[in-house]
Amino acid sequence: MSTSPKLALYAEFAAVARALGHAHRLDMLEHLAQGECGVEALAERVRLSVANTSQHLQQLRRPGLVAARREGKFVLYRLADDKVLGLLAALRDVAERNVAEVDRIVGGYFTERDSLEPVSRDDLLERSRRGLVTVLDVRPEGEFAQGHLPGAVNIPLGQLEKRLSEFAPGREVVAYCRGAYCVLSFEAVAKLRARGLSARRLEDGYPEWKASGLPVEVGI
Amino acid sequence: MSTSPKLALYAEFAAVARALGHAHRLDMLEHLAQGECGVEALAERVRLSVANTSQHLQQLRRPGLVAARREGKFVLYRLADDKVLGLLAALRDVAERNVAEVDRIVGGYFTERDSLEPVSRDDLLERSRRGLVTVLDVRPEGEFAQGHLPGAVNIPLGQLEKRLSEFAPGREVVAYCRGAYCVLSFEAVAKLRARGLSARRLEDGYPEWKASGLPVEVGI
DNA sequence: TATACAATCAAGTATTCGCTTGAATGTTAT
DNA sequence: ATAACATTCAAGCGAATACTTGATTGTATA
Repeated sequence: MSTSPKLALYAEFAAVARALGHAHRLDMLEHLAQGECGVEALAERVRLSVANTSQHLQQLRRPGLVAARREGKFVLYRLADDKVLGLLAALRDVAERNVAEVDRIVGGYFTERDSLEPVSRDDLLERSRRGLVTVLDVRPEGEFAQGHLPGAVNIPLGQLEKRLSEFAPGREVVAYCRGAYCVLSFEAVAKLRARGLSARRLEDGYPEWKASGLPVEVGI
Repeated sequence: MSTSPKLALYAEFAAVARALGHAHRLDMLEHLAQGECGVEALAERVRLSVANTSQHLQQLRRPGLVAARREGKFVLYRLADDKVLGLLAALRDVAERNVAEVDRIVGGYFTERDSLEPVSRDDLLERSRRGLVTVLDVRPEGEFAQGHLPGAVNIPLGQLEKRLSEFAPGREVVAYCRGAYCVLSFEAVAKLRARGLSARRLEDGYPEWKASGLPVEVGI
């Protein structure tokens, strides 16, 4: 081996890191964390061309971040491992604390952070079991069907306005979506609050809930 | 904002990941995890030119992985945060499990993994407190002085051969160095075993020991 | 003030990356 | 078989990266 063994190993580690080094690929991982998904469907969700999506997927696949299986004429991709979620969480953790730019962006766009203080997973589980809150899943129907929080109601963000009557006036709503930086639940909470409802976000999304070993429901 | 807010955030996260996307930078982080260090000293340790090292350091600094302070005419760099160690651990975790190439390299070079089964931190702490093992730090003197395990003996790898007489024959030795993939402790254990001594490695290195809140000693 | 030294900057080159376009594989349905 | 469709491959172009070399900035000492 021409180069030192440690550097050869580190080159492999670096290849994993480089695969995470692009906003579109992080976006794709967020979507894949909801459940497996074909190339074309994923391309539509992340708004990239199919060929481009396919190439990004292969960059994620080579270092083992995602895995694929063939189902008929579709190739379904998924996260390779729950450890990948851990890696993404660690990345977010460092980036959140250290990157001044992130604060600026978060402060500017995801407004009213104080009044939107998120609900923790344990907190939600507790209050949901006692029937005190409505758990609202604002992801698209397909992602909901692949897995969701127990007892959650699925109202994709686009339908929320029309279906506001389904919410009991006094009852608190906790909304969640794909993850901590998925905009869906932010917007859902904003809409609900604008109508006078008491609404908050879950601290992060479905993938983290599932990865932490809490119960989930599939289907419906 | 022309691009979506989520993608803008993810672009920041990706910048952190990209900074980890080079073997030399991972190597530099491993060295900085031992304690703060000037540019020229670091350049010598990682065997890069000073200018190149400086440029890599700035790529680590921009996304907040390392921080710097001026001390006289030296600029001392350090890890920005203990969270950075967590991120590196998560990266290693994913790469170890998923990258076939790593297994091949590890299997080929870091031989006899079974017989070199590493010692856990808690295990070592327990047995070290009861005086049952010799704790051996094989890092260079300077790194040892910046912090080491309590009661550890510092014998840099290069001096190990000459100082074998210092080890009591029947007593087990636990060697550690910079981290899980630092070659120093592997080679130390191999040398000790070749002389008939009972020796094993600590599961990872000094930075992880310190980060997990266990006691450390400084100086000497 | 002048000199030495640590660190950074700037320019140049070879390589790699991100994306598009159009062709090639491979699988299912007719 | 042939057609339709999902996915991947291949070529090409502009942008970014890694490294070297030589000049520049900034701090401490003579």
